[in-house]
Amino acid sequence: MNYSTSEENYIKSIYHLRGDHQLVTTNELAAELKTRPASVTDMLKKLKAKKLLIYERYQGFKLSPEGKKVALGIIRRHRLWEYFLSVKLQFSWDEVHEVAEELEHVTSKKLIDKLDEYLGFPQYDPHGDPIPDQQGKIHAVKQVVLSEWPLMELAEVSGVTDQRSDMLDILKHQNISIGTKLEVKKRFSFDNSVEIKTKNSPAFIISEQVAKNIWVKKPGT
Amino acid sequence: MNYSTSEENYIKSIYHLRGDHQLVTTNELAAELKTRPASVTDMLKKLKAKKLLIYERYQGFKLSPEGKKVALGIIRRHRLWEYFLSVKLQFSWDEVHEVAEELEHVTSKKLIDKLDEYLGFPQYDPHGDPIPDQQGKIHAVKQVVLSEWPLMELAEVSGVTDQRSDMLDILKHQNISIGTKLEVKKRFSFDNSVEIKTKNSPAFIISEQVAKNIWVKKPGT
DNA sequence: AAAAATATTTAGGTAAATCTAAAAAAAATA
DNA sequence: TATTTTTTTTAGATTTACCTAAATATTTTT
Ligand SMILES: [Mn+2]
Ligand SMILES: [Mn+2]
Ligand SMILES: [Mn+2]
Ligand SMILES: [Mn+2]
Repeated sequence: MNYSTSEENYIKSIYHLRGDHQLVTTNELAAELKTRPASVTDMLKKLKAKKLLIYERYQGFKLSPEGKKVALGIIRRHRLWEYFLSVKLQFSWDEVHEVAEELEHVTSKKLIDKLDEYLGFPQYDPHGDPIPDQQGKIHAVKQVVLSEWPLMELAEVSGVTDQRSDMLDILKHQNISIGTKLEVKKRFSFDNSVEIKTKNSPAFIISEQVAKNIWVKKPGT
Repeated sequence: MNYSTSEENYIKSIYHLRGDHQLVTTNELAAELKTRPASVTDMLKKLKAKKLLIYERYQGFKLSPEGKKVALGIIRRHRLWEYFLSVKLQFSWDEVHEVAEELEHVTSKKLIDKLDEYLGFPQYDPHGDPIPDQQGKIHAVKQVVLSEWPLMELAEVSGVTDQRSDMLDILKHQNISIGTKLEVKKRFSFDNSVEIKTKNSPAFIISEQVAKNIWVKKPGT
């Protein structure tokens, strides 16, 4: 019922590599964890003995249902702390992960559920990744800022970070709102502005600042 | 510059036993840490090698100046987290310590200084123990709730937890304010009410609820 | 289907933090 | 002061999480 920091890091990495569907390989996990394949094999045996892993030697491995539950618990803690650091302590987007990597291993259930409540049950961490609930269920779907969405792939607008009126002004002017489907036609490296095309209007350009404030996701998800 | 959880727990316990003044004994520290004397001796050698400890075998030991600095850093983290748990997450008085025991080992300086700022630079943890500042300096002095102050020992009122007007009403009525010196004459086990005596007034009784809301300290400190 | 290349596991070791049992030093007592 | 008791240290194991080097299994290439 209680796992070491090291065990938790292995479980989390396995989940991040393949969820609980396909098989993961020893070398792959060793690379992910910056450790050696022999060390991975050692840990695989231990996690299998604890029934967190489905594993036969030389055959690859994946999380058991129990292992997946544990993984989602760790991810819940990680992402709640990232949200806390970002929203309450004003950490920037790229500083939160490292600290959350440590905080996630403090396992008090009460701590995490109270933190969740205190934060207002946030749906997404600062990188747009969904936060699992108490039961480990993920309701939302990963979202990405428009400035990082790949070219020529249909996206659906799912949120806006900065909701001050001058930001919403721009969106209104360009007829963008939650649910709008669009494609990024071109990204200009000079100023990182992007050319956007929606269904019923000619293509237009928005600045990087604006593109960074718009969350998008795969349509329909 | 970076110490393991185990090393940190040893350092903190040494500080709690004797500050950095008198010598601590091996058995004493083993009892405090619920470990064996042999394990303590092993760790003493390691901490001495790291110059955190002044120690000659069979002679007892105490923290070096560097060791004291490290101890105060850990205590700062511990007490700030206790304050956070109590004030922000609504943990009760007696639940905070156990969780803080884990959180204290997350050592990001930025995390702790931002947390301190976010909390409004609190002076005391939920048990009345003073919180060291960024430099490890302790400005305040330990305070205790009046309901736990020993009988017949002079106390000075240093604060009030619940500051709603009906509470302040009582204090005004009994002529108690910050700085008032008083003694607890008797504690009635039936309802934990306490008989109080101040300088220029006859003794009077206050309820446990009120006594729990009044912080006191050694006069003059 | 061999041979070669690659991936994985096993064998054997190390460092940290713990333990028990035995030895040695210090303190208390007779 | 000699003996006994208590405290502390040393010696030698154990567990966890790593490692390197060698062995073995699997996959790819010829
Ligand atoms: Mn992260
Ligand atoms: Mn981690
Ligand atoms: Mn505490
Ligand atoms: Mn601790």
